[in-house]
This record gives sequence, C-alpha cells and structure tokens, in this order.
Amino acid sequence: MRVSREQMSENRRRILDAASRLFRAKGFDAVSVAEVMKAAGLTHGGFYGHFDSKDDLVAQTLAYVLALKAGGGGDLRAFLNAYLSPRHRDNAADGCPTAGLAADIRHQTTAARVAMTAGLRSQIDRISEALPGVGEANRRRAAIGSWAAMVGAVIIARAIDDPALSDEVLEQTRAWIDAGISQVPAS
Amino acid sequence: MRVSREQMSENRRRILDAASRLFRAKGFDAVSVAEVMKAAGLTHGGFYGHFDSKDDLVAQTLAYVLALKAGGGGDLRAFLNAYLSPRHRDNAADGCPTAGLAADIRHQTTAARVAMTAGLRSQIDRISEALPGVGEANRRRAAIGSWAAMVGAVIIARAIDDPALSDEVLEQTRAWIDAGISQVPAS
DNA sequence: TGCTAAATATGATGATCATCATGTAAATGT
DNA sequence: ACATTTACATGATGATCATCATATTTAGCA
Repeated sequence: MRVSREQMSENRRRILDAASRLFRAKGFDAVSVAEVMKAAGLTHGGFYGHFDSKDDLVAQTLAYVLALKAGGGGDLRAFLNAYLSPRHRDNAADGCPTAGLAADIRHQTTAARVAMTAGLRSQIDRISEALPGVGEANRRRAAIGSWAAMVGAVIIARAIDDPALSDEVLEQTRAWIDAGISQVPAS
Repeated sequence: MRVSREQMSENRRRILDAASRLFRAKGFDAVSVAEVMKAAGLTHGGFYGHFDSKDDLVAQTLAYVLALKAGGGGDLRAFLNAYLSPRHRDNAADGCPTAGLAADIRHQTTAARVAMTAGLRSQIDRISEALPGVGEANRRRAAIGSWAAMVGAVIIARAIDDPALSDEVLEQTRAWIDAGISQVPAS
C-alpha cells in the first residue's frame, strides 16, 4: 500500500521521533527495529525503505534529536534547575540525549559518533554564550566543567537506587555549579 | 573434569575479573556469557555452576569491581589528574566502573542498582574526606559536584570523535574542578 | 482512465544468545 | 583404594532479532 510523498515523509519523521524516545529510554541495543516501527504506527517491513540499517537509524536519530535545540534560550539558571531536577532524571525518554545516550555512543559507528560530537560542540558553545563571566577562555572553561557536571550528575542520579541520595546528587551538583559560575573571574 | 575447591574459587575470581573488564569495555548487553567464560579460560557450560543467571553475574561483578578501592589513597590532585587523563579515557576496560557502567545500570536489575549505589556512596565519602575545605557540608557538596563532573567528563570525552575536543573536555574539566575545590569556603 | 513504480505489509531466514541436558573425569571423604 | 559427588565440557533448544523476499495497494504520471 503506497502512500503519498508527504505521508511518507511524515512517516519518516514519526520513525525518528519514536526511535529517539525509545533509544533515550532503553538504550540503542535494547530497542529492536520492529519495536521502533510499531511505536511509529507501522510494521517492520517498511523500515529498509527509509534506512540502510539499524546503525543508519541510530546515526540519523542522533542527528535528528540533537538538532532540536535544548537549553532554555539563554536563561542559564532556569536551564540548570530543569536539567538537575527529579523530573528530568525520571523522564529519560523526553530528556537530554547526551545524558541518555552519550555513554552508549562509544559502542556505535563513526557516523553516530560524528553526530554526537557536533551536538556536544554546539551545546558547549551555547552554554558558554549564556555564561555571565568575562573572558572567553574563562567562560569556555566554566561551560565545559558545568556541562560535564550536569551530564554526570543526571547519569549518576539515574543509576542510584536510593531516592534520597539520588535527589541529593542533583541538588548538591546544582549548588556546586551555581557557586562555580558565580565566581568566574574577570580575566 | 572436577577441579579442586581452591581451583574452583580461583575460576570464579577469573570469571568475575574477565566479566568486569569486558563489561567496562563493551557494556553489559554486548558481552555474552560464552565470551566471558572464554576470557576466563573456560567454556560456557560451567557458568551456571557459579551464577544463577547473566543478571546475577552482572550484579556480582559490580559488587566485585566496586569493592576494589579506586581513588589514590588521599592525594586528590593526583587522582584528578589520572582520572581526567587521555590514558583513562582510552582504557575503559581497566578504568573506573562508574564512568564505564553507570549509564548502563539504569537498565539492569535491582540487585545491580543496589551494588552501584553502595559504590557511589562510598566514592563520594572518600572524595569528601580527601578534600581540603573546612565544614562537612561544604566538603560533601564539593565532593558530589566534583565527582559528577569527573564522571561526566570521561563519558563525554569517550563519546567525542575529535581528539582535540575530547582532550579539551578532560583538561578544562580538570581546571574547572581544580578552581572549584580551591575555593571551598570555611563555613 | 490506466500503467507503472513506489511504499508498506506479511512472511521467511540465518545468526546470536541465554539457558538447559547430559556426559566425563577427577577431587573428596571414608 | 573406592564410591560418590561435583565442576566443567560438549552439545541441544527456544527465543529474539536484523535483514531479506515477496505480495499488495495505491500515488503519480501519461
């Protein structure tokens, strides 16, 4: 059953969307091609009309999801609060692809790694621009350090089985970053 | 071919050791039971004499590898330098199990999560004790924030395809943490 | 209004893998 | 020394999964 050109391109978007949610929720390996297609409202058969392979889907999904800008428009404080919140920790499917997928990227193809690299580079730049400190080098250092702490904290918080400790990791990391970026020096 | 009691317990240690290296290098799902047994110098048949299931192996391996204390005896600066080095980034099989496995833990059994939680708790305590600042609350905050940044930086550095950017993430995070812990206040 | 090619569905196929069944030989205790 | 238990080896089994083959339907075009 052939569908219209626009229907096909909407189907493709649905596949990428479903894949991005499933991958973030369960990791690349734990999600099957058939599962993605079903979540997109299709069957597994049409998959290879859209993508060369599962690896290709992984790479294209990364490019797709990393193109959706995160980071709340420049309000760094609000971004920090949302990022290091229990809500973000508990909703990986809707959350930051770096926190959900960066550790998994190591085992993926070069194309996937290239897409992730581009996403990380622009995220660092975006945070750097939103930082208050003076001096580009200082801002870049603070951006990288803060971003590493944010990603690490969410990953650690998601790994922890004790809700109190998990909450504490988020909260203390938030306070630690907060203190750090208030002190970015003037040169 | 039965083996001596001590041989058997050495075999068990070899299995855990091989598993800990393979899991760190490739992730839990990408390593088969047969692969672990082969790396331990055995065949797959004897596996279920040692462990109830692959999930059981995962949990016991975590407990095993997290019991080996990391963190260089109290010299925080040296620990930071080693942790945020290209060498550590490039040798996941021998590296920190938190950096290698924490993100994967989310998809594992409760027993595995419990083991990881215990490991993270003691790691935070260990860093806190090694910190120079005054005031337990301040030291704990710095310990959690620094640890999150260390883990996040290694994960991000391993995901990045561009060596220069990857090196920069490690180096800038090191400098950022360094600046942060020099400023832990006295109250 | 048909013809043709394209998009998706249904239904294999072959590989990988966790787990189980059974054989075998040597360690352990008497 | 012997009987028995046991640790490990070899060899299934059944499930899951990526990918492929083929059928079906209809969009796109003449």
